Amino acid sequence: MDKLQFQKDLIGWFSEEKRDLPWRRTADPYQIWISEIMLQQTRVDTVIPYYKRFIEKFPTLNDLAAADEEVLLKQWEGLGYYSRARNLQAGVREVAENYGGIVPNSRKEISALKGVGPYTAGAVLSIAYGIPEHAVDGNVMRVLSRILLIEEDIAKPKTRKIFEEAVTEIISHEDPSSFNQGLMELGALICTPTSPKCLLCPVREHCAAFHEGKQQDLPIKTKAKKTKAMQYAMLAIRSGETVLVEKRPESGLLANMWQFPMVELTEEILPVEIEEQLSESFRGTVSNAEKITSFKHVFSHLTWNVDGYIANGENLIVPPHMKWVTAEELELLPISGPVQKMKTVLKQRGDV
DNA sequence: AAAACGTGGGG
DNA sequence: TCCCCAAGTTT
Repeated sequence: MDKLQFQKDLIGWFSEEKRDLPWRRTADPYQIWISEIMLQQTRVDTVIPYYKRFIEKFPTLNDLAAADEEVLLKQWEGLGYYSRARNLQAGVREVAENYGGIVPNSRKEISALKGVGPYTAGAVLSIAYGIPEHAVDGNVMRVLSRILLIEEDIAKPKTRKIFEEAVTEIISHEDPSSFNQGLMELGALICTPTSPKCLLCPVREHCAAFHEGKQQDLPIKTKAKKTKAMQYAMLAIRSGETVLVEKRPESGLLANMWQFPMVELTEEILPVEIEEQLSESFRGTVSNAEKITSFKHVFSHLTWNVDGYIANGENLIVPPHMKWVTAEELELLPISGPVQKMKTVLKQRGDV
């Protein structure tokens, strides 16, 4: 293909048609970094309000470095993949301590930061610093699989390398930022997963798949297997004006997020035995358990089927990862989707 | 290499 | 309802 003409057509289209997004109004490497982390596996429309609030709350790298993790997670609440937030803060703190607050501008250094993988490294380097580094995400693999007629399975980890080498070969050294963003913008607006808008495509003359009518057959991507289901009882245990909450472990699913105490429902633990089970584990009395809701929550790799209960707690000895909170204190704790569902029911009923 | 890791929108 | 997806990284 005509590399220079491709660059010109892509960048020309991008400069005319690019969306006006909040992170495109800044040149601050820190703020661009924030946007790239938030955009991982997450839609632009979802990210926009989070990004705006986040930048208001933590305008500079040092603001985020100094933030309390619980406050940070509260800002991230609802965005998902919460380890992104904690890794981001760890990375920001590394920059504050080891680089004088200046985001490093080499792939080797920036890739060593927590939460910064090959895509994010290239994105920040090219967009914030104008360095011609590849930034290969799902969009780029889809777009280039069509343009270059690459039939490798993009679901395979090793395939990404092929696309990184392709980008390295064709990237504009004059405007690497617009080139990389142009590929992604093209994937988002024109070269979409289903029914690509080839007649509106600024680079269709360069597209091998379009010439062969194969754009609908690319990219090749094997599909994931289905998720497994778990059953839980979620309990809002009340005492006076407070309710019992627990902090999840510092690793794994929903790490460090708060929730109402949960019990996995197995064959052995039937719902009727929950009061007894809890009373014993707390060495106190959990009574009057009443099921008030039932819902399903689907994660990326598993499903929770939750029965929500209210109950009374008396003389409970609670472990260190639990605490009693008022309604006001509850509002400050970062909680996940399923806990949010329970909390909404409780508020509707006037229980909290 | 494969699985873990959230959420909400759209076909 | 179900499935796929959306600017990936970590283990």
